[in-house]
Amino acid sequence: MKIDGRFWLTKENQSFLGVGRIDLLEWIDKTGSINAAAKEMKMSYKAAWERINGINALADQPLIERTTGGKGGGGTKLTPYARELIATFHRFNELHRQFIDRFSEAGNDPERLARILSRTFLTTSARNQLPATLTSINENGLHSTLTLSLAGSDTLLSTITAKSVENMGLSVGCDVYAIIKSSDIKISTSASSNGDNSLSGIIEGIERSAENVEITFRLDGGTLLIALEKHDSLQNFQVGARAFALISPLHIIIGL
Amino acid sequence: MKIDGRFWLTKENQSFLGVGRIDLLEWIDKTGSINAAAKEMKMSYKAAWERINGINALADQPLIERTTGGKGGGGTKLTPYARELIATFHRFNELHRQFIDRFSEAGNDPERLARILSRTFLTTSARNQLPATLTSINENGLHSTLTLSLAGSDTLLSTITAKSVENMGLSVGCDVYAIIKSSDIKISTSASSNGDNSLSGIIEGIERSAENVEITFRLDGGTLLIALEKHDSLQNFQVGARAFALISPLHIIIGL
DNA sequence: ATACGTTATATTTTATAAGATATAACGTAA
DNA sequence: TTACGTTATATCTTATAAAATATAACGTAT
Repeated sequence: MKIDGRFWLTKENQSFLGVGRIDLLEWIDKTGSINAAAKEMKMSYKAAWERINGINALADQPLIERTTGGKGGGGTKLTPYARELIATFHRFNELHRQFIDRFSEAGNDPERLARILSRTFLTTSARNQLPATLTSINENGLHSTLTLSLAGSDTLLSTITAKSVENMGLSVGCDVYAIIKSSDIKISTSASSNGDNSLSGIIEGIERSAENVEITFRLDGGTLLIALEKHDSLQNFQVGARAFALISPLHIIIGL
Repeated sequence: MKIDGRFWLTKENQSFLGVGRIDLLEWIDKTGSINAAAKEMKMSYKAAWERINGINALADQPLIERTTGGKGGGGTKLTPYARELIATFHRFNELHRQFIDRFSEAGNDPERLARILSRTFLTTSARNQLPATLTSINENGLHSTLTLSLAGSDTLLSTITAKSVENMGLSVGCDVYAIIKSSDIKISTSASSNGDNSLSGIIEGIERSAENVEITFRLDGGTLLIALEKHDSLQNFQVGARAFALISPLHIIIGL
């Protein structure tokens, strides 16, 4: 006994984009014509045309551009908006599939079911959640040190327990998030000498309160960091100045 | 534009239990007959019978008991297995609905969508992810200090940025997770004096490697912590000894 | 001007699903 | 024995969806 599921987009209570129509749009993109796409999907031209027309009637922005006549008789092209829609649909689909799969695994166990939902949408208080790619793993006793590649050429070291690496099934090439509390990032004019990550960039903004200072910091690679420091630790920074963001590898959590 | 979705149980690649059939089973349970249930659902007896028969043919255990003749002509009853199946279906359905709804929140806003996607199925490398209830919020400039109530009577202070409190929509009474890296937990024989959280408990396990020690620590309230320390910082602990877990409020991330 | 291969549309045919109707078997109670 | 209201099943009708077919409009290349 397995679980299967589907989802679709609706507009004014009418379904207008499901997996079938997305398939059709993709074939149109590949072949350049409704006719050819219909043949690929082994449906009649009329059926394909009716689906496409239905989508177009409901969409608030045009999804396709149709031309008749001309060399080759004309054709149909997707708009950028349609391609965007297809991409997000696929991402939804992937997540939905994972969600359904987890149901199947959990079976009837109420505790596992509760855990599924609680971990399905985890929002953290960490202000920095940076997309990164895992480029190397060095195991060292109970610890493992990961090398992360951020946007641009910025790299980051993170030290987490070897068991976490195992639990999460991390391997080189994984897309992960580097999760860092803003209070664990120090801004300094000089690079680190004790093995902490030192990322060079430019101070983009400073916000002061009675005791603390919040600094918006743009890495050379383009990634944006938010650091929160105690007032007295501030070395008279100003907006636009070059500096380093210092982060201990021990304070970088990996999200998958 | 909204998102809608459904799921169903399959067996041998045939759908055999969806929301419609579950409805039908429930009506049979209420009325005691297929005939009456069909009338309630405004379908023909034949249609109802075919659905019921299809379910019964695929199920590995009988879902219904049918009797013909007798006072009132007979009737149909659900087996306990069927009632169990209905209950789990409803639990799944509730979770599935929540999943779909979360995405619907994003609507057409690509940025919100990206945020939701990035926090869907986020698993972290943090070994400690403790369920807690938020009992107070004290704002202090750019920072806010949260009081968290763990299982038993253990409490925990966490300092995060006020903007995070706002972003996450945190309020007193929220169920949250306290996310703590194992390397941010120190085990000590004496309580803290500098404002760190001091949680008393018992050492349940010690695992040593060349440089580090992993300590499994059970709080008096029952919560289990995992701490990873450098070898030399160990104060000759042994399993079963009472001790304190020291955690800086700055190193506790809140998960929602 | 003609050919081409599309889009666009209408009409007819076919296939499938749904509904309506009829009826047998059943076993208890009156 | 008869009446009852159900399950169980077959047959026919209707409604709906899908497929097949036919044809017009279109605009460029030859």
